[in-house]
Amino acid sequence: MDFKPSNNLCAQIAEYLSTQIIKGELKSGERIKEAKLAQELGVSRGPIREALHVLEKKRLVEMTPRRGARVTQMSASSAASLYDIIVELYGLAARKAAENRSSKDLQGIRHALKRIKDCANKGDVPGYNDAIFQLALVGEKAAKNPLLEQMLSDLEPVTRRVQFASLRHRTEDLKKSVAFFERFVQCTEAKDGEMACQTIRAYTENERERALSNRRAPSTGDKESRGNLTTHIRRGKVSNGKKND
Amino acid sequence: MDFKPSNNLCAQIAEYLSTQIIKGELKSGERIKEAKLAQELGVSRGPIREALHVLEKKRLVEMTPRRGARVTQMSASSAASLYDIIVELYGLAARKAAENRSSKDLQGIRHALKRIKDCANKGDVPGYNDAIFQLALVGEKAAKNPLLEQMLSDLEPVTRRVQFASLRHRTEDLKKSVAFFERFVQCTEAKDGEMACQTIRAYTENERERALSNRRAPSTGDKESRGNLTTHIRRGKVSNGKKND
DNA sequence: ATTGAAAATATTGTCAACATTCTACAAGAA
DNA sequence: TTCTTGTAGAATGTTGACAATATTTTCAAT
Repeated sequence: MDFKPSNNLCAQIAEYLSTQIIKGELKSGERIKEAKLAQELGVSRGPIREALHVLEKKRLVEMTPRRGARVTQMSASSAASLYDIIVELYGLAARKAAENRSSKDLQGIRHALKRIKDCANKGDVPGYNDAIFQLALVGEKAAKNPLLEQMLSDLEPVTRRVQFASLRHRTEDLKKSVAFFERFVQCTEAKDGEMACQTIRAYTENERERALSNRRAPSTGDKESRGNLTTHIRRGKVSNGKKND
Repeated sequence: MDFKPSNNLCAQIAEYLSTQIIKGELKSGERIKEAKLAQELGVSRGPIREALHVLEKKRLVEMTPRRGARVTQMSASSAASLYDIIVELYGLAARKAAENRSSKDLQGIRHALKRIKDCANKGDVPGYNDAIFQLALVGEKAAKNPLLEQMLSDLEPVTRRVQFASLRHRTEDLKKSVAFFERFVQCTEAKDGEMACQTIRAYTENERERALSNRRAPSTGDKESRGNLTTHIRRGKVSNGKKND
């Protein structure tokens, strides 16, 4: 069961829907009906509602007042919009991280780099992606800017979604990316904020090109016929009472 | 009561609490109890809950799972964090606005500039501040980056809050700020994105210095009477000195 | 057949009550 | 005294029912 009803129902539902959207099992523009979801997951509509608000914060769904929630549209142009922003934000984070890192932060950063290298050598693409976000995480912490850390972590699901949509020829350029990260860590060791910023900006712009050039199916499901995919549910459904009592 | 329960209760409550927090009537770190608020406003806890989620998205409150909601801490360092970010983001928006503006956008931008000038001449400080956010709004629209537009508008309440906390000697430097905006509009007319970006970055860094040098009272979570709708004792029962930290 | 209004249905908004978990305070032992 | 521990109160998590509103369907009139 990919859905354990133990604690914090709302967060669990949000997490569950988040992965559904990132993996494309819930398509762009698809409507999310509270009652239906509630029944499928075996919970009430209250937690569903709050989960939808959480997903709205992370920009995976859009809610309009009396019309319910829809999965956010994910087109090439919205991917471009995203990269315009994270080029700036990751650049800022890199500069601040290099300038403000502690020695303990540096440890974590080096460890994350090692993990990235290992995955790159093994050709483990999913692990490689996770490792990148791990490096981002410790880097954001090192930057000592809580708001920036929050904003970037809120942006992570959307970024993952875009990456997932352009996840084809990945193995070929892993090595190139690793070079960027090695250079970033060198800058961080030397506390050279400006160079760290330029390095990460260059890396992100590189990613941007890759993401915009090869994309998966457009998945711009705007006017779906209502029959074929609204009723097609292969989610793990929780059915009847697994309540703790 | 200044609170009309007609439509979209959740949004109204969020708006109401938002202004309370921005104006400092709800203090940093102060706890927000759902039941109490619900009773004071004469609504149920459901809409309160959703409103709190909305405010969490705008980073005016922080919610921890079983511990409820608190007004976000607003210190000098968090103001610095905010400005680090909006220097980058407004800079990006300015560049994109200058590059991508339509002629209709330019009209709106000129109009907003005129309004700023008028308020500056009249010494109308609140109007001046609103006019600045109006210019920001049309600028963001002109930038043709919906995600950036959303992120900046989500950040607006926090920015207003920081500005309100450092709102003393305002009249003296209105003219200086106007010069920045005039130059920005010139860049936008000429579609010079790079110069527009530099101009707005310089302006925002200027604002940053001003905000960080003169700040109001720290207003760090003390228990006082907060405005007009506290002190409704329920059921005539009084008197146990409760100490909510 | 097309258009428009009105009924019927479906979906979100709101509420009050119950369940669960945290906090504070007091009583007892080392 | 000081630390632990148990109990009472308070606050949040969750639920199902009801109300308000949007959407679809029905059906008569042109």
